[in-house]
Amino acid sequence: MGITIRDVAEASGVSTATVSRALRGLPNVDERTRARVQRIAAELDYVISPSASRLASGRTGSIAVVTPYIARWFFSTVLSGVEGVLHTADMDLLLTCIGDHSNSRQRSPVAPRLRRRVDGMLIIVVPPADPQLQDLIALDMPTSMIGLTAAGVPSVTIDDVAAARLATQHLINLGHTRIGTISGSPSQTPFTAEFDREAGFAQAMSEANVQVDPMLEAYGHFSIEGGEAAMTALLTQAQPPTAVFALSDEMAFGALRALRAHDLRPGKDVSVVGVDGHDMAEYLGLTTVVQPVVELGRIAAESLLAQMREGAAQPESTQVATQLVVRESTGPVARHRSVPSKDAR
Amino acid sequence: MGITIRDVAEASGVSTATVSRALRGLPNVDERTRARVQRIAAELDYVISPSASRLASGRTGSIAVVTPYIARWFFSTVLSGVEGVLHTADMDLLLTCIGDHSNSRQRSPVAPRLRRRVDGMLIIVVPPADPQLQDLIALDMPTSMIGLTAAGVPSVTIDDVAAARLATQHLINLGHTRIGTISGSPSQTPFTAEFDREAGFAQAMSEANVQVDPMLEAYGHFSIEGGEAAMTALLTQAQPPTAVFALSDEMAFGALRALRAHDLRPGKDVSVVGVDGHDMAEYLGLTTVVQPVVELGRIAAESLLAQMREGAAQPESTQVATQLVVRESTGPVARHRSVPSKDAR
DNA sequence: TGGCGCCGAGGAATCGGTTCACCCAAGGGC
DNA sequence: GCCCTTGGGTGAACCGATTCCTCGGCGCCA
Repeated sequence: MGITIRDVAEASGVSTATVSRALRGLPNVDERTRARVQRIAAELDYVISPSASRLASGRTGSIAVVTPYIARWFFSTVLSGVEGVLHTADMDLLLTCIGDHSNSRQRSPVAPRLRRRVDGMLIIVVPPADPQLQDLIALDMPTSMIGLTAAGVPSVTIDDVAAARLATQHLINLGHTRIGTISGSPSQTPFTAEFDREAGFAQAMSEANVQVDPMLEAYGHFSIEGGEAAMTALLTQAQPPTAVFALSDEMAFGALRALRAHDLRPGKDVSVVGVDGHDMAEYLGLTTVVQPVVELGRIAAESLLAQMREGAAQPESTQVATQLVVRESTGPVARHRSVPSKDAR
Repeated sequence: MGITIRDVAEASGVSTATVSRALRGLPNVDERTRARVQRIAAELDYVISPSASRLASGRTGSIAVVTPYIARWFFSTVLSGVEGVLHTADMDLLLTCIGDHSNSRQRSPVAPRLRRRVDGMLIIVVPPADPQLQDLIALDMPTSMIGLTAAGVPSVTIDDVAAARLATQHLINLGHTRIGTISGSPSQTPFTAEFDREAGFAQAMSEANVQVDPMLEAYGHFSIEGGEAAMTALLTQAQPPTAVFALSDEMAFGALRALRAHDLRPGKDVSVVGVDGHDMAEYLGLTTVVQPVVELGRIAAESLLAQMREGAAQPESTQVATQLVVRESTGPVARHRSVPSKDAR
């Protein structure tokens, strides 16, 4: 039913080989011939059959994006950066969700689904301990990772250590000495980002000769509710912190909410700083270390395409810069210890 | 280099036709033969070539998702519902962003990119006036739409009129009579949802014999900043509203922020209700009409698959129920007119 | 003037499944 | 005992490009 390359060839009086070359801009075609073929193809409303083209050429013209979450802010924002690049490169974007630990058992594993189906893949912050990650890498196709690293695989990340130092130093500069942290989870399959951000915090503290109080470590599981619970726990300490470094903005949001619930003013009674540059951070007045998330996706996609073009290019990894954005949630350490001033409101 | 169906056929001593049928679960294969073929295919680590299969069968096994935005909450949430269904159905999900009005010119139009490439398509709230929408529908393939309707195309939506009535009646029940609205944009390519929500508001108002004051209509362009500006405009009226119906949660967020900036307490001095059930609504204490967004995507995907299975099935459209969730942002009309009480804080 | 290289182009062999038409043997109905 | 059906299975013709090899002709250089 569809118009094939043969129809175009007959209509323009050349062979299919020439049509193929003409339409794809390959050399060895007379420009007049090319123009004629293009015109006739357009007139016939000819659309190439991707399946046939893929079968014959061995290239699929598609890239898989593998991610544990789709709806979460960070992931969908990265994805939008990726999509932009792949769209202009005329590549198909195959979206596959690897599933987090809660639902991954019902889901069929993604690696087998990708074989022979895509030319390359982009992996967004899958936890390094996820067994599926090894299977993906074992596919041994052009790959680029975002927000995680693995030996021999090019990646684009932020310098999480530096980001955490930036946030911590900001608090220290404001005069805080009792600084708490809200990190992800005690030990359960941490992302590399989590590990690095904790390290950055520790570095900044020790460099400034500020004591790290193990009582001021809480865990928020990278969610708003978790952050809220963690902050609440910190506030019930005998010696509560005057400032808190949350390893993600979402946990920082929860912390802000806990403060409000205790009638404490962010940036006055207790300072809170996050990392991410979440959309809502500005809205909530959260001081945070902003990472260029769309850019992350864009760069990774570009790098993947370059890798595929140049064949076995050197696996180059990129680190992009972050930036501290100061808002109302941080301020100088309060004169009097953070005792809830019930009359303040 | 790869194992082909021929290798499997030889190794198991049957024809490729039998291998094909055996592996795909088709009838006319002895169960013992089938088991043997399956075992040998697994041993050889045989993976079917999608391109060849597609070329031969004419089916692509993939579905395109067309959306104007990827990173926005509503869209990514719908997408996650869609992905779940397609993943279990073993369908490839091709993500294509149609681009909003700002960047669509640089982007190549999506309809031609989809021809011969997918078996069906899911369209997420593209504005009905978008010229690309017509091209997509003209592709004339199995389609299911989410959050928008078109003649002859099955869709899944919420009853936007009912949702708006729910929100409005809630405000009226609380005793409010000066009720403002924050809608999208005066006239620029409105979504059907926008139109319907406005209609629902008008209906509820007239049924309750509450006067609609044209001075209390503001426009927030479906963004937080827009909502904030709109609310600010409403507050500067000679007779500001005591309650506001925002057509989306994001605009309601902006409204809440504007209230705080004016030292007004949401739910006390001015009530705000939204529509959507955004993730952050609970966090911000926003009363809203919740729509089951993940479910929307799930249902649309299921319906598309059913449509493709049963061939030319009746184009059935679904409407899913919404639910009012009351939180702190709405309350009974204040005794005294909403004069900012500067000493309140 | 002969030979060499290059350009434009065609022929045909793939690529790896799917599926249609056909075939054979065994079982069942009469 | 014969014919018909049915289940299991084969052979080969597709599906619609890509690409390698070949080939004629022309211009250029020696």
